[in-house]
Amino acid sequence: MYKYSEIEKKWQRRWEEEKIFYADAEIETESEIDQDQKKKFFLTVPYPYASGPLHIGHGRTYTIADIIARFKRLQGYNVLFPMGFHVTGTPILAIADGIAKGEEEVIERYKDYVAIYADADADADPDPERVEAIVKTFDKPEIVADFFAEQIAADFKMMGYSIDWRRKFNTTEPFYKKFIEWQFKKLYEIGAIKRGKYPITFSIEDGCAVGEDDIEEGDIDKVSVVEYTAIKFKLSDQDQDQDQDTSNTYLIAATLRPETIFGVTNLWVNPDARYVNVKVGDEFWIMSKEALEKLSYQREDVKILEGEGEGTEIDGNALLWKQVKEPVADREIPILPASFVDTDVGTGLVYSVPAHAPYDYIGLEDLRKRERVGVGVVPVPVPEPIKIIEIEGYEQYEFPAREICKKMGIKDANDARLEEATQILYKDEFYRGVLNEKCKDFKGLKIAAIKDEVKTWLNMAEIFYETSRKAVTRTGGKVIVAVLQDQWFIDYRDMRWKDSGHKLVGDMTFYPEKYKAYMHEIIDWLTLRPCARRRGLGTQFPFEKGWIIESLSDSTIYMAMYTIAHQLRDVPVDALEEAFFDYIFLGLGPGLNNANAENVAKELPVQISVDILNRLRKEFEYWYPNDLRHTAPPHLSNHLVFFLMHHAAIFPARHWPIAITLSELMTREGQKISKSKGNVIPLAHVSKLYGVDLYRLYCALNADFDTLSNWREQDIDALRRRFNALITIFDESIETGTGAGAGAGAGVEADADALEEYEFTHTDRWLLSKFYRRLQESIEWFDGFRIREAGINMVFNLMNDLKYYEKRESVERRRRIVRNILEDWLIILSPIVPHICEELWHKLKLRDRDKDRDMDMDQEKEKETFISRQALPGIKLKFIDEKVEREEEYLVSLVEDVQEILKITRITPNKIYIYTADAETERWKCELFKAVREIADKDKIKEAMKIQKDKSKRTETVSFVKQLINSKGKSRSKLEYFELNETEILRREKAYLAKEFGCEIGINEEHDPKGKKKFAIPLKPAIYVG
RNA sequence: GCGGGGGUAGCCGAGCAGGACAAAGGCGCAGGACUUAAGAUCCUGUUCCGCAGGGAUACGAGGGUUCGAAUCCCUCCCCCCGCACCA
Repeated sequence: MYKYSEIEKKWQRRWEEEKIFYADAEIETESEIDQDQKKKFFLTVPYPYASGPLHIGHGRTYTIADIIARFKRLQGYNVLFPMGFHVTGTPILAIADGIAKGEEEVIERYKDYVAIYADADADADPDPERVEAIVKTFDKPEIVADFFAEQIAADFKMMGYSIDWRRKFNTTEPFYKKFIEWQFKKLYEIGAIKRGKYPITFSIEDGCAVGEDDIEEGDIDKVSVVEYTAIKFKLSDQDQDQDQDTSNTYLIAATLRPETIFGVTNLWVNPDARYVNVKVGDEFWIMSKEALEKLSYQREDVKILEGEGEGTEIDGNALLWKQVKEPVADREIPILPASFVDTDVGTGLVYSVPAHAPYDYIGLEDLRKRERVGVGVVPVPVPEPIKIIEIEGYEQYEFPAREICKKMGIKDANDARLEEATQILYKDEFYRGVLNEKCKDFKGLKIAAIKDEVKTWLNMAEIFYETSRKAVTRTGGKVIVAVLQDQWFIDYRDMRWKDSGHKLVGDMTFYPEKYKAYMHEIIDWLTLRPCARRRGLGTQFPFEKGWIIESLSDSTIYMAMYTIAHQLRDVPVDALEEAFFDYIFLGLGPGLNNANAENVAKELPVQISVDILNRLRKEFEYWYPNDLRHTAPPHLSNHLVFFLMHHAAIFPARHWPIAITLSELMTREGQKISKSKGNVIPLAHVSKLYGVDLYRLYCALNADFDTLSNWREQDIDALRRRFNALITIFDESIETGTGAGAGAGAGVEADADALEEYEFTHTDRWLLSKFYRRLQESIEWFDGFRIREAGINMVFNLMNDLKYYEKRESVERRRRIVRNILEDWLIILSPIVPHICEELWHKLKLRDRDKDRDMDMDQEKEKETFISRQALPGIKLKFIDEKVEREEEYLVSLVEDVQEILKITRITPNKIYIYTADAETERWKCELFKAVREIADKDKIKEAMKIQKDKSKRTETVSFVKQLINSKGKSRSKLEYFELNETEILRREKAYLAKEFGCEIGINEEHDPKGKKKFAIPLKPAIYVG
């Protein structure tokens, strides 16, 4: 067998030496009439983030892209498949920081990562000292990024990807930053860049925004921002502090259900907690200490009152029994104690709606109990619930909250099911409840419909942000919601922008198609997107110092950079001003009507040649637009929509992207592939563990694009066996008994020369027909990105055809017939398994050369022909022969029928008699069959009787037609009739049938002891086993 | 909650512009060949019934449309994914 890793390395080296995948714009020939100019195909995949090694799951995306790139090359396109590296953002910075600070966890993780590469080439264990030395250098983010970018590039080469590496760049290189600045200026010009307030999850300890990755368990249980409505309850006059001029002191209660304000009966305060009085604007607000801390990150006008005289801290007890005014009708309501009030949720003050909130209802019941039993004194009357929502299914008790508590048997505030009851009731009320006459203008309306309106209507209300759950950072710092006062956004709300986004999407191809509709929805849903951060690697935000452009916003139109990146390195960075990119990418000059390179060159601060400008402009014009972007569905609602929208905003329609394909992620043995699961197989190990071609084949065949691919070891093994069998088939047709190589081909005497046309038997023609039909189908599928179907067709199905062929003919003849199709077969498989195909291709060419040693001298050159440079095989249409295939199917179905009879009757046959419908006595059936096949089932019998002139055959005719009708598509004959000379076929195949069943075969003989003959129908002969 | 995608044999998974579907391919399992043996490989079988190529049940549950439904429509149950500032 082949040593795959040697083959891989050999051809990767040769491809590189021969610059096979360098894609150059064909612009020199522009002025000439060049018939040979190829169509271009510009394919991109999102560049990997260079913070660590890639694994087999990532590899699926890139592998599929490479298969497409190689296929397009076979189709004759000038294919550009470039790659860069993503470096901007916070993760790499965090890694470097962690390593600089000596965080064990990070260091260990990176030692493991580095070891993967230190290990990749050698079998020996990686040298731990070397690994450690490398990780030590990782305290600088650039080093981390450079290291992994380099390693990933090496991985990609190892995977045989046909990338033009000259164009590689990373997102922190100076020329890239210049490009990003330009992009933002373009967005600014159209008014897409805005600034304003924005709530965000935030760590007090770290003093910065935190995302999913920074929060403890953030990936499992997401933390989101929740908007509470903070309602102000004015302390009633007699309770106002007389010592200070604070006639405007309010207790602030935050709620998620502002519409329930109409049913408020009291406030709840936790008597054991500490509250504070704080000046907000011109008012004094009372809330919990925790709430104050949060609020101070949300508003700028919060002033903490200092000095004891002002009594900033208030004991919860001190608030008890006082009266406040609710904001709707100025009713006075009491402040009551409740232990369930958590001061770290909301404002630590809760307004009570006992008719509709189970907690509140139970809270009041508790107080009532205390009053009755005389435990503690309740100095104010316990209020009665006020019902404000009518809701079906809650008529048994007066108040819905009471009803659900009764039904669930909840009796006191310690019952854990209170939370559940709250959820159920809330859901029911939200969707089905109707507000009643107590709700003024909102009477008769559903809550779901007016919730937001209530907030506005309650102009007394403020907004208070809270996290959706209590959360801490991975280092234990408290996570709250902060409101950034001056956040920069990209504002996608402009309807004209969205319209062009929709138009762009409408004209694009999506595969799988379902994502197109989804993309339209995403565009509708887009609003504001923060586009700058305070920290991280990246490009300085051009409109304000101290901000870095957020890393998804800097990766939206960068495909344009690939078209010129390799040449841009010769241009001084200082020249890359706005005018420069305006000209290259948009063809714009510094003023109106002077869009030519001379004028642009004059504008630039550094002298660069007009030729270069012209050349770059042409390069870009040649390659753009991006013909295909291939990635995974998780990118749809972020990167891809920005990619599309930014193209819509910046480029003219002729440069908008053409197509997007998406392939799902990969799991391993049904599990998500992740570091924490410990089931990661690095891409760097694929060659060693499986072989690159096998991996690629698996990526191609295992799942459709829209299906999660599951990396299962047992499936890999199965595929490996098939793959090896396939290679053996190839080999046996190349090896000629010299013993070279290995496999079953060794030592075989027969020369596997292609069959000449004059030698073709029916079976040969059948196989060729099958092959070229499959080839035709597969090319079509391939072209529609249905790689899996194409692959299965050209591997599994063809192998089955050959197996059958071998049974009908012989192993020796199979070797020869494969030689007839071998080149075409290798070519169509080469996008998927390029290394082995390249190897066999050269072997084949070498053999041919040896055989025709004295042919012309170009044979030496011929040897250098790469399969990677071939064109798609022409379909030899003349070999596609429906009649030949139908004959074979006819035979197969006959054999199956006989086998079934033998199986059931368990007869060992002496002789098998076959009676066809085209035999003399039954021929009328064929005529009748043809006559009635177009007629509706229910009219068939009537029609048949009209045709049947021979009265003696009436019964037989009826049963024959019934048979046709009942066969329900099982026998092909019902759907279509294909005229075959059955007798002739059977005479020809008599020997084969005799061999197959080990007995004599009689065809349309007189002998018919059981009267079977009359059961023959066209294409389904009658059978008698004697 | 909103939006999207699913539920097919012991398992993974095709099929889903209605008709060659008892259901591709693979895994597993059973039997056989080869082998001293194991492994690998290769054949055969893998819903039930049937001594003549046939029949009966099946594609989450229930209903409907149709000559005919895994495929179309409705209801219900269950599962998965996204909901952003994060690469």
